[in-house]
Amino acid sequence: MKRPTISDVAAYAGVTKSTVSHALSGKRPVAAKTRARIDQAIRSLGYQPHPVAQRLATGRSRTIGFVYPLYASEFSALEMKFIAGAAAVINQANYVFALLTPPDRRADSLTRFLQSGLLDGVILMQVQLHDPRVAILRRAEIPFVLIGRCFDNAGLTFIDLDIDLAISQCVEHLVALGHRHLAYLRLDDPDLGFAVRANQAYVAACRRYDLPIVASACALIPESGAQVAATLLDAHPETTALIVWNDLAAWGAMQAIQGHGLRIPADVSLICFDLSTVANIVPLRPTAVDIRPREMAAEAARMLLAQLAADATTPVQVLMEPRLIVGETTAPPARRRA
Amino acid sequence: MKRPTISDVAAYAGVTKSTVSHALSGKRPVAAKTRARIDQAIRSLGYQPHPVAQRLATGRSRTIGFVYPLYASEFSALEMKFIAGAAAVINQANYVFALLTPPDRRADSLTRFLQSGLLDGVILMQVQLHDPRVAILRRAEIPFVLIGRCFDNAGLTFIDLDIDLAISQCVEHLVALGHRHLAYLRLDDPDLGFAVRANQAYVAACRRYDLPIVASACALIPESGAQVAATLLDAHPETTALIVWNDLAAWGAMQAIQGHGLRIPADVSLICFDLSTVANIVPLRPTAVDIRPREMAAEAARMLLAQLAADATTPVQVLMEPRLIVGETTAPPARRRA
DNA sequence: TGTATTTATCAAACCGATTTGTACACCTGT
DNA sequence: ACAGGTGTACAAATCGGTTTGATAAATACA
Repeated sequence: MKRPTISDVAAYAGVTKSTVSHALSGKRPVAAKTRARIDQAIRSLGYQPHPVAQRLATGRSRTIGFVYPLYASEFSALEMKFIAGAAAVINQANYVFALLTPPDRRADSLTRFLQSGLLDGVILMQVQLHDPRVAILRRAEIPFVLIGRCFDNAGLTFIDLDIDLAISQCVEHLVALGHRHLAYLRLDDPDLGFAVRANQAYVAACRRYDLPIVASACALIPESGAQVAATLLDAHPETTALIVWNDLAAWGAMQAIQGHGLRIPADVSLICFDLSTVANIVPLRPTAVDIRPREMAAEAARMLLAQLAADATTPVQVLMEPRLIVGETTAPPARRRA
Repeated sequence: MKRPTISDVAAYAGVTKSTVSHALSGKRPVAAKTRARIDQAIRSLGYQPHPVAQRLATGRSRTIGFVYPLYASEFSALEMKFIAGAAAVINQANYVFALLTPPDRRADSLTRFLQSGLLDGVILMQVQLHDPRVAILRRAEIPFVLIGRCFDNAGLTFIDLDIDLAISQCVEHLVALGHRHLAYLRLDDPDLGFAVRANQAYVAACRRYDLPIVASACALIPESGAQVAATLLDAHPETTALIVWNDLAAWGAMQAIQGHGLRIPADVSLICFDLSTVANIVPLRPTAVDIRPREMAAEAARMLLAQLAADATTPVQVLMEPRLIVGETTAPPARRRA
C-alpha cells in the first residue's frame, strides 16, 4: 500500500537505483532492452518519483513564491487577475505556485520564507520605489522578477506597464478630441512606483500640451471618487475631462458628474484605468487603459521560469505597452453653460 | 557562503547531529548546558533547518493545496476573498499555500498533484454534488476539506453556507414586508451543490408560504440579469420582489427594473447574494446575503490544519449561518399601477 | 556497596532520490 | 594478440535532516 520508490522499481527490473535514475533522466545511456524492463516495472508498480526527495537531491524545489501583500481593502478582481495569470503559467510548468500574503510591504515579513530555501524563485508585487525587499532577495541570491519597478533598476528583472506612455495616451486622446481642461484623480502613495510615475507623467504630459495642471489625490473607493470629482468640478467648472486612476473611484466620479447635472461624455469625458469592475457595470463602455494584469503576471512567470531554466540571471526588463480602449465615455467637448 | 547545516551546528557545539535535532525538537531530553551551547552555535552560524530535508525525513511537506478551478470568467473579487482568507491562515501557520488552478473541474487535472505526494492536505473549491475529485482525494488518503459539499457527505469534512437557511431568510424577509409575488433569478448549474440547493430551497420556501413559484435561470453577467429580469417583469407584472443569485446579474436586474419605469425599493424590492462588487457601486445599500467568503475559507484552512495537527480524520461538518444584511433595496410593496 | 533505573549523548540507519567514480564486457584497429 | 575505446551497469557518496537502538554516566534504591 506504500507508494513504490525507485528502489522498488530497480528491484523489479533487476537493476540498481542508479540505472533507473539514468533511464528516467536520460543523463547517461541505458541499453534499450534494460530501459524496456524499467519502463515495464514503472508501469506495473505505478511508480512516480517522489518530488521532495528529488528536491533534496537536486537542490531545487520547483516552487515559485508569489509575494502579494494584501491589505484589508485589496481583495478586488484586479488582484485576482494578477494571481490567476501567474498561477496558470506556473502550474502548467509543473511548478508549485506558492502564494505568500504578508500583511504589509515590509521586508522582514519576507525573510523567513526566503531563508527557508524553499523557493526557487520569487515574483514580487506592489514594488516600491525604494523597496527593502529587493535588497533581501538579492542577498538571498534567489532569482526574482518584479511586477512593477523600483527607482534604480540596474540589474533587476521586471515587467511593468509603461505608465508614462499610458498617461500620455490618455492626455493625447483627450487633446485630440479638443479638450483643454483636464483633471486627474490620482493615487497618492509616495512609495508605489506605479503611482508616483503616473503622477509625474501626468504633469509632464500637461506641460507638453501646455495645459493647466489640475490633479487631486483620491482613495480607491467610490465615495472618494465622488467627493474629489465634485470638489474639482466646483473649483474648476471649465473642466471637460477627467482621468481617474482607480476604477471604483471612477464610478464615484461618474455619479458626481451626473450629480452636477452634467452628461457623460457630452459635458464631461472620462477615462479610467483597468477594465475590471466598472467596465462590467456602467451602461456606457468606458474609455479605459487596459493594464492587462493577467498577461502581465503570466509574462512575469514566464520570465522567471526562463531564468530558472537558463540558470542565468541576465536582467530582462519589459515595459508593457498600454492599450487605450476608446469607449463611449469620451467625446469632443461641447460648449456648455458655464 | 553556503548555508549552514545541522552538521555544522553540531560540530560547532561539539555534539552530534542527533543531539542538535533533539534539542530542536524537544523529543528527547538535552542537558541545559548542552542546549545552551547548541543555541549559541545556531545563533552564530545563523542556522535554519532546511525545510526540504525536514520534509523528506518526516514525510510531511507543510504544504496545503488550494484547488480552485478558474474559468475564463471567474476572476472576480469573490474568488479573491476566498483565496486571501485561506492563504492568510495557512501562511500564518508556517505552511505553504499552494494555489492550484486547473482549467476545469475534472478529476484528472488533480491526480498529478495528489500523487506527487507534495501536499499534506487539500482544500477543494467548487464542489460538485457528485464530485470525482473527492473520490480521488479519498483514495490518495490525503486530508482534505471541502468548501461546499456533495450530495452524499458521509465521512467528509466540509464547510458550507447554510444555503437553505439563506434562501429562507430572504423569502421570510420579503414575506414579512408583505410581498406575495417574488421571483428568483437562479444559477443554473446542475453540478454545483451550491446552486442546486439554492434552487430547491427557493421552491421549498415558496411552498411553505404558499407563494407562486417564479424562477428563471440567469448567467453571471449584468446583461443576463437585465434580460431575464425584464422578461420576468413582463411575464409577471405583479412581481414586487426579486432575489438574484449573482451580484453582477443583480446589477443588470436593477437596470432592467428602472428601465421598466419602476423604482427600487418602492415598486420592486431586490435581494442579492454576496456584497462584493455591487455593494461598492450602487447608490443604495443593497439588502444582501453576506456569504462571508474570507471567513469561510479561513475556517476551512483552520479545520484542515487541526486535522493535520491531530493526525486524525474525524469528519467535521460546518454550516455557516448566513447573514441577511437588510439594506435599502427592500421595502414593503406599494400598490402600483398595474 | 552492588544493582536497577534514569539521563544524556552517540552512532548508524533511514527518507528517496541524484550524481560520480569505477569495473566489466565487448568491439575496434594495428 | 594486445592496447585503446566505447557502451553499459553497479556501488557508493551525497543532499540535510529525523529517528531509534545502544552506550556511558549519573542517580536511586535496597
